[in-house]
Amino acid sequence: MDAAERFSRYLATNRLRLTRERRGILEELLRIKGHFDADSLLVHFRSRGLPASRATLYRTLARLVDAGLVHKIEMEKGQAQYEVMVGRHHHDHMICVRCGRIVEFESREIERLQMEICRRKGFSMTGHMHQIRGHCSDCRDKTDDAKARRV
Amino acid sequence: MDAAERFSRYLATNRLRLTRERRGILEELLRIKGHFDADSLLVHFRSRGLPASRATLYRTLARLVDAGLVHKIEMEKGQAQYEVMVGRHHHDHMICVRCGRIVEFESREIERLQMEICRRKGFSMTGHMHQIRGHCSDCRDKTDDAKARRV
DNA sequence: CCATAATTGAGACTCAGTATCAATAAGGAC
DNA sequence: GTCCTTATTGATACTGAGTCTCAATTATGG
Repeated sequence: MDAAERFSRYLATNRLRLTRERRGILEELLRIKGHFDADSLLVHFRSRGLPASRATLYRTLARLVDAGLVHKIEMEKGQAQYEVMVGRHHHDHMICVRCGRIVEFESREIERLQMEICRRKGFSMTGHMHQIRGHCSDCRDKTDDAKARRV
Repeated sequence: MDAAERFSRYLATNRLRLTRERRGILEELLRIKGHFDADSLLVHFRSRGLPASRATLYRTLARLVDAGLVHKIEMEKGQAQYEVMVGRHHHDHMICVRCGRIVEFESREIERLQMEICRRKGFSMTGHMHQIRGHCSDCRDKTDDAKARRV
C-alpha cells in the first residue's frame, strides 16, 4: 500500500475529504528528502505555483502527522521541523546547536528501557521526544580550533 | 555552598549584578516545590507584592537555568515549565497528555546509551531533552472506563 | 444532479516570549 | 561616602509561529 493509498484510507476512516490540495501536498512532500519546516514548504509551493495556502499547509501537515506519514520534530525554539516517514522507521534526533544540523539516531535498547520505565510507573506511552543537543562533528572541530586560538 | 552563594558566584564570574529582584526571585523559588511556569510565577509574585516584572522574571529564570539552579522543561505546546534543581540531580519527564501531570524518571542506562551514541556519531552533547508522552496511571484508567462504556 | 457537510484561503488573532529604552541602581575606584 | 560606568529594571511594543474565522467553494453519498 503506497503513501497516497494510506492517506486516502486515513481520510476515509475519519470522514475527511481527499481534496486537490491534500493530494498535491502529499505528492510534493514525497519528493522532498530530509527535514523541512512549514514556512519554507509554503515558499516552495508558491514558487512552483502549487495550490496551497499557509493555513492549508499547516492543517494538512497535522493530518499527515496524524496519519503517520509525516513526523513532526518540535524544536526548542523556532519553527517545528517535519520529515516524511514513508518507507522509514522511527528514529530520534541529535541537533547541532551551532549549525542546526539534524543527525538521526536510533536505539532499540533505549526504546526498550523507555517501555520498561512506563510499565513501572503505570504510564501508557503514546509517543516520546528524545533530542540530543550539542555540537556535530564539524562544529565541534571549529569550536576546538577557536578555543585553541584563544589560548 | 548554598543556592544563593552559587548564584552570586555565577553572577560575579559573568560580570552580572546581584540585584534585589534577582535575590528575591531565587529566594521565593527555593520555597516552591514541583513544576511551574513563568506566568503563574508572575501571578504568585504579584499576589504577595514581591517585586518583579514579567520581563525580569523571564530574564532571571534564564539566568538561573544558565547557572544550573533551575531546569527548563520545554513543552510541546503552551508555556515552558520550570523546576528548581537545588539538591536534586538530573532526571527526565513523562507528561500526561490528558491531565498535564508531570512524572519524573531517571535511567542511568539511557544516559549511558546516549553518551555512547554521541561518541559513535562524533557528536559532543551539551544537553538533551527526553520526554515520554502518554496517559498517567489515573488517566489511563479513566480512558479505559470510557472505552468500556462505549462498547 | 442535489444536498450536506467538509475544506479552503485571506487575513485577523493568540500566545509565549523578546526587544526597546529611559530611568534606576549595582559595584568598583578613589 | 561619592562618583562613574555599566548592568538592570519595567512598561509596553513587538515578534514569530501557529491557529481561528467565515464566506465562498467543493467533495461525497444518495
